[in-house]
Amino acid sequence: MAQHMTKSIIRGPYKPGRIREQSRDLILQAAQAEFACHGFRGATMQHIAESAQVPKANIHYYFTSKLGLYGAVLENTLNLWDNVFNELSSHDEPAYVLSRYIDAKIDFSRTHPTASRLFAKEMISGAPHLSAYLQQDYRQWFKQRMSVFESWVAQGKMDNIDPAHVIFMIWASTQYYADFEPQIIIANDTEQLTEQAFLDAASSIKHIILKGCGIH
Amino acid sequence: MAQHMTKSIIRGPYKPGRIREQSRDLILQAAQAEFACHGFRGATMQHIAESAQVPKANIHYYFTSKLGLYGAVLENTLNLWDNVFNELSSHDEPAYVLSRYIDAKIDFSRTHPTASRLFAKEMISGAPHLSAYLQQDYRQWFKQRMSVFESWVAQGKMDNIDPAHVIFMIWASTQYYADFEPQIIIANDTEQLTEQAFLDAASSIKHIILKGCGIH
DNA sequence: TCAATACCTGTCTTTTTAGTCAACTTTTCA
DNA sequence: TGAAAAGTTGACTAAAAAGACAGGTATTGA
Repeated sequence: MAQHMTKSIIRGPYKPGRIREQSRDLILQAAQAEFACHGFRGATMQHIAESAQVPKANIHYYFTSKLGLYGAVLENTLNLWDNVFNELSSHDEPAYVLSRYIDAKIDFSRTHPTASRLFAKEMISGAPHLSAYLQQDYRQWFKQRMSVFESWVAQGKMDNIDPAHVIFMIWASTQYYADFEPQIIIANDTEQLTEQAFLDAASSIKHIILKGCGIH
Repeated sequence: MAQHMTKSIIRGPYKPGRIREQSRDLILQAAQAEFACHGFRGATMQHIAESAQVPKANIHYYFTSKLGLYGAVLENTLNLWDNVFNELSSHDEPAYVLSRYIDAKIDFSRTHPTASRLFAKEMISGAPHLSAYLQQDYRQWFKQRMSVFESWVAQGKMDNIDPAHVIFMIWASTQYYADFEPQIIIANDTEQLTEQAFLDAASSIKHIILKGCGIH
């Protein structure tokens, strides 16, 4: 009784499934880090369990298998991705749209480096668990952006460059600061990347992309 | 000690160490592909053996352990890297130097995709086996290039941009075509990337980087 | 309070893995 | 040629891995 009251004060009344959500989230977090660092095959359930500070059997209570857990981690991360980038959809000025997009991408690299690394690892492995996503949402998103770029070219708002390469350059450049962190840290002669370092990176990338594409 | 291959440049009679070299190379090749695809932990000696079509015990005859094999693969790949990029050292015209460098990098992505992926995987994992290289050769190379860029800025040959970000952009953009191949293939609506696709990519990257940096 | 349900976990089994080893074949060179 | 060295490999071991499961505890609403 007393225990129940105490918990109510802190967390509000217990709802079935609330513990479920918390535990799942805790495990998903640890799993994301492990998968991002070691890939699907290299990750071990034991390490994930230790990292999340739960018994290994507890993971199997919430997730059917290692593959199931990996799928949940990917799905979780894809949703995160969508939530961050869906807003930047329509605007007429390429300078504004691309600037905001580059800023958002760099900020994502800073605040969600493991998410970025997880996808990078999956891609480098040939994306065996992302074919559905790549064939659906990604393909659609990509085609839409392509047509936006093409309209900018038609309106003389930017140079006549294959939009695909521009998009790849933006992705590559921004994700690099999350995926290749060790390389950047050593080049910068520092212990870790500061927020200012990310802002400087965004600034340089924006300068080169905008000017390089002839966008004013 | 390793001085016995002087006579047998052409097929000739058996010389001690020739079989060794061939077998080692065969295994290293298979190991590079496996490590690039699955990372150090995710790779298995059994898969490497099957891929190289030798018994697993044969690998352990030539390499002390999985870690030893991985080290040999990394070393092998680093040498390849150096051989390809050492030539592009000194020239006064940034347009020429950067153009040739971007071309070489893209060509490396096309001809040695697994080498690129191997390093990407290692970096994303935090580069635990590359600290020596990063602290030595890489650091030195990087500082030299930085000073070249700085002299270009001082001479008014390019915009005043932090050279580090320019180098990162070039690396990121060029390596992307090896590391993120699945994404690019789906965006391009093709089965595989042609040489022309790589040439187009190089062309776009050169346009954006040179113009974006104010290099004429 | 009291079932019913949700949640937790120590222990076990089976499979996979890196690495060993001794017996074997091939190549070399004196 | 023939003995020594180099190369090869099937069969083994020990450790680590994923996953199953039964017997627990905690939380719930009625």
